[in-house]
Amino acid sequence: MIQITFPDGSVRSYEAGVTGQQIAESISPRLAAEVLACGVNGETTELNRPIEQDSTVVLYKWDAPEAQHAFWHTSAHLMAEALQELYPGIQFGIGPAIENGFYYDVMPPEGVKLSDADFPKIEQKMQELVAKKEQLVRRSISKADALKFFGDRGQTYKNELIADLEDGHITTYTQGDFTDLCRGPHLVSTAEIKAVKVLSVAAAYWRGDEKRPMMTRVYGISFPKKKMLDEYLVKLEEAKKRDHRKIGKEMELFFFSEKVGKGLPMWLPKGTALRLRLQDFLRKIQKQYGYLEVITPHIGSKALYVTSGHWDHYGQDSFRPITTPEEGEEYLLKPMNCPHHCMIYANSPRSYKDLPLRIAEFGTVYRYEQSGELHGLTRVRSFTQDDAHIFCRPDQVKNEFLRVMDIINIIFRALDFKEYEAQISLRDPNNKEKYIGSDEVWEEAQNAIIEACREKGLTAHEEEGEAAFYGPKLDFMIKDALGRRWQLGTIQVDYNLPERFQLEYTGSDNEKHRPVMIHRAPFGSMERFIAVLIEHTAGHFPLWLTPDQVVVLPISEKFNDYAQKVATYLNTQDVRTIVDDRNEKIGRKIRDNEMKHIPYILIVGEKEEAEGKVSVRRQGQGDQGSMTCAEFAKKIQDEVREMTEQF
RNA sequence: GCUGUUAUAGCUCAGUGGUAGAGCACUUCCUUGGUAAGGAAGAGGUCACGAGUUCAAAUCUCGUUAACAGCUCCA
Repeated sequence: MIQITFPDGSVRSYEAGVTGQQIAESISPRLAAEVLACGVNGETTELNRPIEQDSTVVLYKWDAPEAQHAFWHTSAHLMAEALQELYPGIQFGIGPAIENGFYYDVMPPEGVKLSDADFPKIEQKMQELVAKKEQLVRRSISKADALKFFGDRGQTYKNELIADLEDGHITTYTQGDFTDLCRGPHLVSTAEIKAVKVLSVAAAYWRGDEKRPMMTRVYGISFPKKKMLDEYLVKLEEAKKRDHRKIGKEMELFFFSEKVGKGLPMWLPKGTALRLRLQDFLRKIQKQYGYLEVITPHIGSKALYVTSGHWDHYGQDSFRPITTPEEGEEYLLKPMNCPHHCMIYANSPRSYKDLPLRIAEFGTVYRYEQSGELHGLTRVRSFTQDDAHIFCRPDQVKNEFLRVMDIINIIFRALDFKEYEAQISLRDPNNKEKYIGSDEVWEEAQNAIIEACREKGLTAHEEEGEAAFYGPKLDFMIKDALGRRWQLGTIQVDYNLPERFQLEYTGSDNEKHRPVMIHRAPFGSMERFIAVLIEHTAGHFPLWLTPDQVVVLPISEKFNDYAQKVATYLNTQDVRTIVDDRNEKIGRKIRDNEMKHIPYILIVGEKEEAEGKVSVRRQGQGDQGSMTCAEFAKKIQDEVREMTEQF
């Protein structure tokens, strides 16, 4: 007998060799039906793997990420099996589960090209295979046998993978006629996969290397229930409607012009108003937090960037220098604000008493992003960072870090960003020579970040090797409507630039010391931040951010006086009103593009005037019923307060 | 940058070699004052750009540009 410990701490005895499935059956028939995978001593495995020793066991149902991972991984194998039957001779690369679904990289046989038109065929074949209820059989296999097995089947990519694996740790999974090199874990049987959809094909370099062959990546998603697939597809459609590129066009916030140049956004009046309000919001906070705002030129001499080191690193792959009538004179569009800010620091002698010195600027920068990388407002070639550089003593790093985290927290709270991820990027401990600075300062800086996160109760995952060469950093990521991750806020500790620019301050010991520099941008860039903000709010911004917040709409000019009274009343609450005095087309007016993204429309007429109320329509949420002006004012005040309470 | 897809009216899109189209939006008029109403008339296009094939090209071919998806990048 062995002892099995469950997550709640309870312990049960089972025969040695019991499987996860049997354990589930012993608990309840329903659990047995729903369980998809199990975790044994922290490792996810198949439900039919015998457990021989005392263990802690977790049973995973669909809602567990572990179960979804196994489910989609098995679905990837299923799709591969289908592709193998449909296209004999097809070669397989890798086929993992991803955040939403799975993909398989394949090399179709000569002359075959996969396209949307093939998806139904593939889906149908997968369903046929599911109907066979094939079991996935796990086998350990020696390296030599594996090479022979896959070699015989012409799977050269698989063999390349095997070549990198350690003998004795190679396993395969087989269902039906399909065998794949795989570590698992998997479902016990493909029969669980009740609904599949092949979503798209795209090209991907073999092993992510642009010098290697281009493979066809087939994306798909699957679910244990048909209904779940339908819901997912609806959700995907909804997400597309929130795309900031679509809403930005509809609301006339910004646009791109082929003639101006790609990746160069043009901000229209409404978008500019929105952006300025965000900037003012941050300005107020920064004032409280002791930042000093500066303005620096959009270009700087090449020598500046030679000193900063950016010329060596990126000069050749970026916008080329601007020349002048003067022989040999060269300027660069600024790709970042740091060097300019370093020069501001160096402009006068600094004492330890002056530190920390916090230099802030809404600085527009220009970066030559690869053309294929440009994406709406989230990746552009000209953007404005809400940048600041804090020059401080080494012992002030942690405290300054905490203060920046406060600012980011205020912003995220005010804008209702709840689902962000934080990542601490550390240096690769096995590759220290890639980084600038001594072991001590790195240790100190990394620990300062980790401690600061702990102190703030921020759960951040640590990534080794992700640090910038000049220092560790903390990044905040938010997902867009389609689940793509974008880095917004960032805080970076830098030992490199103060060194290169020979920055110093006089310490209490009357000696010269080198300050530490902290780069930080809570929004990241105005462009990217607004893009994500649009997708999170679907264009229904918090009232304090939008210039056109409330429209009072009398249904005829008979009610103009009353509408004006309402407008005047609400004006005292600092909301702008528009009174429509045209005796026509009320319905049209409301669905007018101009009104489409105005959060509140107040309709007033006979009934409302008699009762002293307004009929409130919340854009995107429909009729809110009628209420008095005071009630409405309170409603929007509450909304505004909720957004800004932290500030 | 790579692979693929796409480019037709302000927007969304149809149009497989023979006179440039629809819905919405726009203008004028009629009808209707109540939460995306109906009718009539009208205006609006170098079919992204440049070459080629053809009696004839929005349509076929090539090139360029831009956008989209993914990859690779991201100071």
